[in-house]
Amino acid sequence: MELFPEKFSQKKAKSIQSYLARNVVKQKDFNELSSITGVDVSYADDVASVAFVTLRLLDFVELERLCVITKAGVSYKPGFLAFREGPPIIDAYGQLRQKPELFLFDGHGIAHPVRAGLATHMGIYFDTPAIGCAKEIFCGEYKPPAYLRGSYSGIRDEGELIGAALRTQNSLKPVFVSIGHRIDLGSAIQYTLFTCRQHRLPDPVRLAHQLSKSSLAGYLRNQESLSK
DNA sequence: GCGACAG
DNA sequence: ATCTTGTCGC
Repeated sequence: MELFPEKFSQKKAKSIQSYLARNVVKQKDFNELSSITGVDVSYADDVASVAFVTLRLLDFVELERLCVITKAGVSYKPGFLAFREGPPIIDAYGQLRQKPELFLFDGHGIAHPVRAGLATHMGIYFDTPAIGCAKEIFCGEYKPPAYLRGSYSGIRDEGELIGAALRTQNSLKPVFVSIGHRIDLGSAIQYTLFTCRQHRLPDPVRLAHQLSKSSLAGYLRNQESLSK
């Protein structure tokens, strides 16, 4: 099955997502890992800046950081984020020296209307364990978790448990964690909380975000200086 | 038709 | 996501 068609159409996208939802693995199928990789993408119109930051477990030593400037060929549509971010991420993935053991994506996994968000899409594409960690809820309802770091409450949609609102720092707005692929919700919550050392967002994702933004800014500065 | 809508 | 300064609260 072609997970990223050349030409985007809502019809094809929906059929791909139903396939993903039918094939996502909701159980952890690995033991100890030596690293975790955060992914983030920044944009300036059709220019996409994709960053990966891999941290060693359990000591957080940075093993690799990579940022690739490429082109985004698909515009964003709610519910179809992966069709915009996926192709640039795949381009950049090819330049990684070390292939990720566990991905942490800035977006939802199965906490998605048809249970096939970015983390699930990419996790299945790369056949690699993945966690979805979003800053905003996209669908479903949840009770605000207690204000203590580590508290969480389930996100339910149509009677189904699809993720958790996790308080990663005392009193701060929770993040929304869900299974991406090949992991269970409890483990996804544990990895997310473990990597949120001093901030609301997990270090791998936060660092990837900084890297993608700064690299894009540098790229744009260089572009305008060339046209002068 | 209306409003909502990950990043 | 992105356009954007100072400011309030933990």
